[in-house]
Amino acid sequence: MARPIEFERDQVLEKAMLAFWDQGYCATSMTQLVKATKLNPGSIYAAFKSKEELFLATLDHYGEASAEKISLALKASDSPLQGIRNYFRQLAATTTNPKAQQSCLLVNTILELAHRNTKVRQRVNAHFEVIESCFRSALQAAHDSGELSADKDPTEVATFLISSIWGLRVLAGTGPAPARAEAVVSQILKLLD
Amino acid sequence: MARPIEFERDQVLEKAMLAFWDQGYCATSMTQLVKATKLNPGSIYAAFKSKEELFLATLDHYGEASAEKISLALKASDSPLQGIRNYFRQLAATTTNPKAQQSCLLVNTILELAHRNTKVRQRVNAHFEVIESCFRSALQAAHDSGELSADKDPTEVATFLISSIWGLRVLAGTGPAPARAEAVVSQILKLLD
DNA sequence: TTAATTATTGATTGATAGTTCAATAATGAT
DNA sequence: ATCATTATTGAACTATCAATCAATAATTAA
Repeated sequence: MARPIEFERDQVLEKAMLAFWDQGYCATSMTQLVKATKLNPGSIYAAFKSKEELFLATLDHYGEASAEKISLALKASDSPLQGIRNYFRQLAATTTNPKAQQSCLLVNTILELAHRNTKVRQRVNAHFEVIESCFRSALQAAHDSGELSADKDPTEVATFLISSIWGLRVLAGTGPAPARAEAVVSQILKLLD
Repeated sequence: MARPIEFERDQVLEKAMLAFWDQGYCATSMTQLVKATKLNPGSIYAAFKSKEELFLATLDHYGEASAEKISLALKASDSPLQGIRNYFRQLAATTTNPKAQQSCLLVNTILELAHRNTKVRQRVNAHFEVIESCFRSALQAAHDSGELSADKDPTEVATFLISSIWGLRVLAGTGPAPARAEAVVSQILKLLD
């Protein structure tokens, strides 16, 4: 009974997300978003209401994909702890690869906007909580099976691990030599023994 | 032989720094900088050439003050390792204090601009290197005296520590409960034993 | 006192920001 | 085939951006 929407929401969100990821919220103009998404201003505003709402939608798009990747990566190994070790070793490689898209949109966003924008902070925190819970579950399983020593608290270690990931994301921003990321990860992993 | 400058450079840099720290480079307008510094646009441009050059100057202002604070804090304790422990315990408190200015201008800047701006990245990295070297020196001293066990590499641990600080800065941005910062710091400090 | 030099002032500039809107196009229901 | 409804188009709007500049003020040298 009305004209149907022509674009695919997920494809548009992916394009907008890449622009925000590359440049940050503030530095990404509507003109650039129009180019990136190949929508006209009017269509963007009809679909997403404002630049901020579009940004929030891209945060969800990114956060959901992120959590899924991590969840899969953690389950891909023989044991929970091995899954975590492999994830961090892979992260060390990504951190020092100049070709890889750097840092993490959620981390960038926390530091750019969370201080002034409650809605953004809550949204990002929700995604962080999902990711942290992936690690917490893996650590709890390792704890139950005896793979993780009984004197380590899965909740505390999970918080430490996500904070360590954030540190590595900042390290990525500095453009580090591979040895630096490897040094950091090898220290982090010592705490799992 | 010419009219003297009326403002004090350090005071202006401090005001501009607070504005950039609070809002980020991109979100801080010249209008806001004019208000904050109480200079007129013409005076700012005469003294600093551009918004970007002013920003670079504030990075130096911040970085030098930061390094000095850390250097003093590390030397304020009975032993190098105790200095580091005290620094991190204090950082955990700051991290969860909503009144304290959050995160760190250098970390914010790496994630906002380093990817696109080589000059900014190099400047921030130079300040990070000074800070990291403070920790490296303390760790080396602890290593030499036997306070830090011989099998730990001061250089690697120093890199881990600054990366951990960055992680805590991001944690600060999430507005965490005190227990979360304490959990992270207690894990970090285990690696010094 | 005058001349030379540099700092300050604040209105103004052209460019670009985010957003809106009237005109047009495409669909399903009747 | 017509109508009601919604999507698309892209020019246009206001506000604000970073930056400039001619006029004025304050200093020292001569």
